[in-house]
Amino acid sequence: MEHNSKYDFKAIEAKWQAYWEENHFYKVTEDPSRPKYYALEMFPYPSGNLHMGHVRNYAIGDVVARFKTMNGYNVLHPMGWDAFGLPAENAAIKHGAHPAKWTYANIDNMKAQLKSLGTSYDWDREVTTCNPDYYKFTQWMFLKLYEHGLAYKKNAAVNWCPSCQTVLANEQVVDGACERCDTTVEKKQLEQWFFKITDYAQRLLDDLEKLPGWPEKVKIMQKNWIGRSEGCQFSMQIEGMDEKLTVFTTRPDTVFGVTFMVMAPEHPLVEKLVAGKPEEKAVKEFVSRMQLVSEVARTSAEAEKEGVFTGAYAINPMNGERVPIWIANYVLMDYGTGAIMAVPAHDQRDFEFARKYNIPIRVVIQGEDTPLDGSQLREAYVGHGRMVNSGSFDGLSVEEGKARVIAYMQEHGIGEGTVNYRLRDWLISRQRYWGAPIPIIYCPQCGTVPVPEKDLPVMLPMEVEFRPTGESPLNYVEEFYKTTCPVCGTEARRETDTMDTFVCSSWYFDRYCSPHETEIPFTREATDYWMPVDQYIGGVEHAILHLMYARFFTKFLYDIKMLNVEEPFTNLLTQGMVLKDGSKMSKSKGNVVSPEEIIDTYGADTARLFILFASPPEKDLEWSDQGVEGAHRFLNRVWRLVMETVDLLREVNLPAEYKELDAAAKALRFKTHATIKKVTDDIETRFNFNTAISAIMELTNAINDYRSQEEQDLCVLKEAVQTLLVLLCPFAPHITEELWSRMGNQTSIHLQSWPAYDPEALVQDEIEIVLQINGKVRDRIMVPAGASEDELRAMALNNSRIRELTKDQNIVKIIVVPGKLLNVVVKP
RNA sequence: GCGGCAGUGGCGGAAUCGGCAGACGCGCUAGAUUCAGGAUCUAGUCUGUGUACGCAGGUGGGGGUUCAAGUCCCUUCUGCCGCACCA
Repeated sequence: MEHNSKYDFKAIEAKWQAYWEENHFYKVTEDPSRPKYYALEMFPYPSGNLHMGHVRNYAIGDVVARFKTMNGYNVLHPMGWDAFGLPAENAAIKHGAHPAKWTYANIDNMKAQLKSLGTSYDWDREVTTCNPDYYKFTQWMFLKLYEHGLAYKKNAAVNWCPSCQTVLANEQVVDGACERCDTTVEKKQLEQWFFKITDYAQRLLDDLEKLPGWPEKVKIMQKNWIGRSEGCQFSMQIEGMDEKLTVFTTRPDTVFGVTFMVMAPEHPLVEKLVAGKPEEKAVKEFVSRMQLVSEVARTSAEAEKEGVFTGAYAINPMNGERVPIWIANYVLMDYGTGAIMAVPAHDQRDFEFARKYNIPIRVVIQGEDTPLDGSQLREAYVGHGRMVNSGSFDGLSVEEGKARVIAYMQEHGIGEGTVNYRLRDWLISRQRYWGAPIPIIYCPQCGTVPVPEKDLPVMLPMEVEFRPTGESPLNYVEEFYKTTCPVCGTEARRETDTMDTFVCSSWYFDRYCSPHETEIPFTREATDYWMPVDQYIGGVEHAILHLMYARFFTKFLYDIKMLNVEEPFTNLLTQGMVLKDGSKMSKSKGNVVSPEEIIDTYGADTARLFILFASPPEKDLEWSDQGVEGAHRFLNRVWRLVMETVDLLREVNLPAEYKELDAAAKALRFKTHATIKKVTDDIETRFNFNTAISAIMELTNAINDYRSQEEQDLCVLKEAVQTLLVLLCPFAPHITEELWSRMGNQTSIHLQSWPAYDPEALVQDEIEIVLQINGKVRDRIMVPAGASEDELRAMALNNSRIRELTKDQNIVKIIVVPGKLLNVVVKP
């Protein structure tokens, strides 16, 4: 018995972490002779401390990385920091510490925590987005987008968070509130920078097809967010004016059913339309009232539809009819053209509005059954049918009608078929300090001038005052904004807005490939070798924002020949949340369990093992203190098992072949190799770490059972114990390393090859066959493994229980499932 | 409203291709060890019934297909997530 037989996880974990670090164990370089594998977990925002969600994310990633390494892959497994962002600045306002100081202190702390988890990162490739050597290239990305017409500035109604004092992207507005602080978002008219992600809408949609390794759920969310709809856009002459009203519709087949038009209150034509009319006052009142109502309240589906008549009329180009133009709350300015043709008979919203304001309802699509009557309708008819009251188009089906009306409009110059997307351009300006400055200079002579590449980075100044003014603090730093025009040398002013932090995280996975480049963001050589990411792991909350932006950047970089991949992430695993008492861990709920405490009390191996064992990775996980203790108990059992056998097995050499084993030894070998097969399959094809671990537990139990045998085959026992450690080492890297070395092994267990199962060991002499009558289990028999169907049949019919239970019955047929069961079908 | 996911013991979960429901772990019960507690070990643990071999029922509810259904089909209920007046 070893002298020190207690499982001292603290000493063991510290020892091996130091060993791995000193020996640069996880450093990786490009090696064309081996297949590469890029395992990536979403990098964290350095908020100060790791939480359980991080632990789960990084434990999953670490198992994948270690498993792939043992399987012979050259594995890139990097880590970094999404380090720009509002919390640092808010902390600065609150506590007076500079955002940089706050951020870097947090990084130090969290890095130590990540190391204490036993993660296998190549820290030489660490990336920190707030470092000038990184954001230099975030700015470079901006310049490239600008150069290709994909970064532009426009005055737009934008989402403004009054609490964060900055604008937000559409994707950052949740239920009309700021996703960060929950404050109701306001609309503000501002000059802002945008990235033209809409140019990529169709490709972002189409290429989802090329991602079989992504969860269906995420793809559907992206698809909905892109929101493609086909239809047509056409113009209507406004009566008595030299103006046209353009509308978008997906139902051109119902154009003969138009009985009114509706414009959004913000529509630029509204003022002109009503000028001098008796309705002017009422319209203006309505418009200003709508401005006061929050966007959510106004556009929620439950909101009562309301509007006013403008006094103006448009001419329906299809039939020359005069149609009144209304303004209503239910039409949105930022979708389509901000105006619609209203067909109350065949659109529920138009229907409700028409009922309320007594506008006629005209049926132009007739369903199969009873004829529809506009005045009798209870709701809009949106089903299939044939066109009626539509002149020469009568009789066409909805589908034919759409095509024919569009064709007609195109022939007569009225309009054309178009595709509309819900996706808007990505607003990237932020009126805050702690972000990458937008590399643009405004010159009174030359106008908007991009900063020349050689002048990058545009450095964030360190001396800044933080006050919540609603303007970028950079506005008050003269030495920052005062500059000269790079074209003509005139005194000029820098852009003082910074970039959305999602810009930084849209390309960091490329940077990991060659993180030390100073003149270019990354080399083609490195990205050609490493990209795409083979397995990306992170929370589902990034399903739209980050994952869509990263796809957009990758496609752009592909187009400008910086990358040779069009999609950044081949496989995506969206992990579930970590819950406690049924809800997400949060400070406000007071149900937070600190990873540091768990690691301190039980060790990192226990923490990792529990979190991977409690639930499959994509599902939510309920935290259980007792479950943690269970995981710890298991590791103690493994510890004792190895320590109690280590002396016995030290001098045992494993044979090349196993012959003449007794039944118990054969059974243990079977279990050993069946476990290899099961664990390999669970990790490789399903990421079901929970069942992989339970299989390892079963093997542990089987080894302990075997040890109670009087006669033990030490070779078989040693093989089983070694296999147990090797299979367990990706999950619990420290204890397995320690026990492996105590068994007398000179090299790290993490340098072992992943074991292959021996098919010979899985061959059984006898197997159990279940005997059923009418699908109910009646008996089990042991039969020779090679028994034929006829032999099985004979044995079954000869079985005493089967004979007994079928003696007064007619046997209708017998179903044999080889290797599993036999079912005797009987009738009385 | 639309879209997606899920519903299995006291709990977390397993059952991968239609073939033994409840693996593994937690909890609980009894016993061993112990002054005691803790730790550890052994046995048991879906429900009903029976001394027992067993028998019957059982995967949210109802119906169906099949020799055989947690798994497939129809229908319905509940919970969670996403989107939501997108013309």
